[in-house]
Amino acid sequence: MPFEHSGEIDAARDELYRIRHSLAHVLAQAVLEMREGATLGFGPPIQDGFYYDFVLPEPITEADFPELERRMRRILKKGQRFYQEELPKAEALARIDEMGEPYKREYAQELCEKNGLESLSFYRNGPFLDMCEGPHVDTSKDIPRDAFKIRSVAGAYWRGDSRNTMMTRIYAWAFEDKTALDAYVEAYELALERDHKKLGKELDIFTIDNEIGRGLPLWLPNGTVIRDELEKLARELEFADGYQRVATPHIAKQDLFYRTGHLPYYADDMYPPIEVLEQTEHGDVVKEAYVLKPMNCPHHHKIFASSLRSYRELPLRLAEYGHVYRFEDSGAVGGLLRVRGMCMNDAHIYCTEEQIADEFRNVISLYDRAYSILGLKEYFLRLSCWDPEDPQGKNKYVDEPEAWESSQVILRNILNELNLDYVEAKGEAAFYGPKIDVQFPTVTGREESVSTVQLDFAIPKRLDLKYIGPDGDEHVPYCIHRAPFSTHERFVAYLIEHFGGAFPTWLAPVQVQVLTVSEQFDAYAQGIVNELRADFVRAELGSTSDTVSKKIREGTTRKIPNLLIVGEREVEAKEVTLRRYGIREQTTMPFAAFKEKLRATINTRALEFVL
RNA sequence: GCUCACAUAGCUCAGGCGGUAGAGCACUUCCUUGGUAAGGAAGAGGUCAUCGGUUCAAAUCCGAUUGUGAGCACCA
Repeated sequence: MPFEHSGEIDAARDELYRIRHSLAHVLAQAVLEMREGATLGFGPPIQDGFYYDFVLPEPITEADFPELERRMRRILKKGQRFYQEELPKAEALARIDEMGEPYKREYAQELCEKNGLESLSFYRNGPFLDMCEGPHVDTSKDIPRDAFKIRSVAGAYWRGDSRNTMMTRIYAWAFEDKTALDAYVEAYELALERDHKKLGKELDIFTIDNEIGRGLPLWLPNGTVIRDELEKLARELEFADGYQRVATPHIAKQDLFYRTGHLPYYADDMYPPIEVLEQTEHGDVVKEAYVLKPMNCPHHHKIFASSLRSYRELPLRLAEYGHVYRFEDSGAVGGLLRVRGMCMNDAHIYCTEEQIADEFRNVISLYDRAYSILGLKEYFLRLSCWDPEDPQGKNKYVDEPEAWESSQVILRNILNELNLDYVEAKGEAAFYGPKIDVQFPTVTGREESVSTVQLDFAIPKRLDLKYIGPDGDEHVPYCIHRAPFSTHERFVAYLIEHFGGAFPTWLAPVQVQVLTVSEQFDAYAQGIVNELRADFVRAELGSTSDTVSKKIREGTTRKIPNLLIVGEREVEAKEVTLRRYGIREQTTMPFAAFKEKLRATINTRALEFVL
């Protein structure tokens, strides 16, 4: 039966699927052995294995994994056959009652009522019985005993709803054989080395200080270089596309956000208001509330509204790397990926309905240019639509069904016309309109929305934005919200993981480090550094008192893209020896030639040094 | 916010079944002037997250708090 559960794979029911699914039953059997009275939730196969949810009388922790695995292996060894049985509705429900499985019962009931099923399928292997659609292996002997590994235990809400019981979810990896498992685990552990939190610390990119506050990263000099370079790139691309830059304050009166519709629904996501007393000209004292802005849109809208606009000014594209603050749940905050204070590559494009398609195409083209400069390929697009059937829909989405449908059609048509691959996701829209999100995987395989393009058909009207059309009448503009470079926080997190901390020269905090063979060449090296810095290259002199090996080790550990080694030979011929990150062969060339190639590498934002 | 785990030097970690701590790296100083991933020596650095409880005695045991991690929920 279709387990409608996040994490489920919709793969062909192949052999590996059966193995994983069957292992879930074996795991459940072992858990029931160890924790009498445990009840069952869902236990589906997932991308790299399977999980099973339980309500346990006594918690299971990591310390129990070895015993759990031992018991699972023992079960596999027994060669239990998997028997399927299809029972008519009434009998099936009676059996589930007998099993004493309240969660299975709830789901069974729902399957019968909502999906109109007349019978339910059960699988039995050994003493373990589960309501389950299958398919499974024939016998537990078909499952390799050394190709699974219990990975972690975590809490998970029954049916993914936080109003329900928190169950215990046990995750495990499972593959067709030990080689595949080992390879996967090794790759996984290798990927963890790229974790932006780990590299962010090692490479001095950012730090988080408890006295500043959770989710409020401090950007160190190295990280600030990366931000500045990204911002510079964004500025150039946006300038070329006709954007104008604006700058707005970090706070605004609370009332503004009531008008846009963000409040009261999003109060939980905002820092509470700052209340101040202000004196009016009559001497009265009036209370005024200000909030930290959770997005830049209202401020930009007010810039749009600051003068009478003609259709001739449209599309009007206002851009700002703007700081916003969101009071994210404590459990969601982590590293740079989810923060409470962030700087967003924001822009709002005000346009007529006829201009929407062109503007979207331009924005997507800008994404394309930006990502190809950075060499990003791992992302996919998601068309995020509203969910008309959401029971909370009235609170979640602007109540204009026709506008929703027509604007979704516009976005879908653009994606199709540009021949872009995308997935469609219900219930992921912004409250004011549909969006196209750019989804990236993190090192651990979790998916995050990095960038977004959104069509807003609601807020301009609420804020009474208007322009005078060719007909001389007032019209409400459409607004496109877009953030190709996301927030600095999330984007840099992603870039750290993408590059494994080894940034291309143009983006690297230190672009060139000059190392001397001995201190007697320090003056020559310093001269090189000075000359490069005069050309705005981020060059520095390596430590002067260590051995050459040590200096190279240090430069390499810091993942500096270009190390220049100078000794007697180089000084005499006015040369430098270039050692690029990750490449053992070196190139000796005249310093003037190096400088020229370096400039070209930086100016073209090349991913590799242009030799 | 929820479940579970964790919190020892700037970093990475060891140790501690109750008697106030240790390594490597980094740092400082000295020696070494070395051609491709750690030259050598010395020194400094911690009331073992915070608060409370038990105890003759707590860094170790218990509780709370705070923070961190994984997952879930959330994610304009």
